[in-house]
Amino acid sequence: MDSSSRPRSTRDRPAKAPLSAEAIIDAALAILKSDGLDAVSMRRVAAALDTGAGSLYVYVTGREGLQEAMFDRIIATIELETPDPSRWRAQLHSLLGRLRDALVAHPGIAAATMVDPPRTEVVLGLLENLLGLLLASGLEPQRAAWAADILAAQVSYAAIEAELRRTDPTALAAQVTANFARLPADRFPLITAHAEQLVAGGVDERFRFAVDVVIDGVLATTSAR
Amino acid sequence: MDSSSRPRSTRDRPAKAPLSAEAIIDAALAILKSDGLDAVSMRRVAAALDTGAGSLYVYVTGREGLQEAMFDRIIATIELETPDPSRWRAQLHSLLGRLRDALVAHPGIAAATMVDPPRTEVVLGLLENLLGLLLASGLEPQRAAWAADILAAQVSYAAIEAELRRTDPTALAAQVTANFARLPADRFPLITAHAEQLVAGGVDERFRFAVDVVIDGVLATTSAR
DNA sequence: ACCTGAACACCGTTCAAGT
DNA sequence: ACCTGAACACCGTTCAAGT
Repeated sequence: MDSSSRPRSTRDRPAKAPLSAEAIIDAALAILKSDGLDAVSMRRVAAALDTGAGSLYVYVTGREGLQEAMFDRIIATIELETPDPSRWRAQLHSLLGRLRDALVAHPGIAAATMVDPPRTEVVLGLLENLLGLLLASGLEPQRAAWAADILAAQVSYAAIEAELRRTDPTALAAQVTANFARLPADRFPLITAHAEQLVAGGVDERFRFAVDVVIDGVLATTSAR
Repeated sequence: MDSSSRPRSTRDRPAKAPLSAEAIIDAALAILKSDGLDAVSMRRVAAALDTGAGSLYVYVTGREGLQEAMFDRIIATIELETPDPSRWRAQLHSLLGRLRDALVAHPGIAAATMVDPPRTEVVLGLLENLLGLLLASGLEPQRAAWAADILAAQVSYAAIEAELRRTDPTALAAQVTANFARLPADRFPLITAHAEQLVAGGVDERFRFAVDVVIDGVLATTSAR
């Protein structure tokens, strides 16, 4: 009855659900959002749920499985639009932008899981939508399929880059430009000459350009297939 | 004198250099090549050098610094060709292919360091060469600079993908195709219809296509700049 | 049936003590 | 001056013991 005498407990919170896969993933995502993936240890997730790390293994296969579950939940928040052949390009930019933003909001998850994502229904739903948009452009299936992969690489890379620059993007860019310009011009003539171009543009502008490059490239290329 | 009585020592090897940044990086690279980045712990590197983990901190700033040093050494092995305007495209494919292969030979290093590489002279030398090849195509500097970044994303992604598929690429591809084809066609009509295209092509063919797409795209795109 | 928490085999990093 | 290795504060995962 005397809850104040209970040691180091947080039981007086609004009646939390006891333990479940959902609750574990929720707790893990909260830590991921605020402190990044490295901070999401089994022990810390368990501590947030007032239990021991070992207890999590009933609901989750381990750290890796938990990360896949987190990734799935993040992807599940991304809204999908039915492909419209009259505006597939805008839809594509919008979809990939939402994906990138969702990844950036959860620092570390792109680097850890994006290249080899779990093939859950949610993740496959995203691929289905992406493929639909690419096919709406008139691309034949093989080029559309490969383009999906190329775009995934760009999203993943852009997300990780944006995470790095999240504290103060412009200050960091200015610093890099200065460093590039200060290099010996005889050994790095192109980098010193084009220091500004190398750093130019915000994350959004560069990402938009990259997506357009891939789209235009896959429409234009005369390579093998 | 009686070396056989010395406990758990490997001193009878051909007179190894005692301890230095070089020796530490060598030992770390050997472990990286055979067992991947996760196995490259300060303790294991130290053990390979017959010392304690603490001793490494005189020559190396820490685990992160060691990884950057390893990355630098890996990049240093990549041969650079002077850009030739008559065959810049072939040179570009060749350079990026060598980079990707060097990364794949050191599992985990691409994922860990490629997006935010150390700006050492060696790494900048690679960027200088890449930029030279792109400018040799006739691209204006801004597009060349951004293209370098887009290509870096493709190399990084391709390397990580190749690492995953390194054990038995064709068996894995067949399995993924089967999984895709077995999905409910009403919910995933495009994935099931194009399961083969999604998995088609070896790592090399897909990478070659991706690089051509980026080149052709950056030459063709009518985006912002 | 479910949860706990101790135990095992690891980490990176620091630093007093030795040679 | 340089190296050692103990210590600190962590890891992921397993599993006997409790309720």
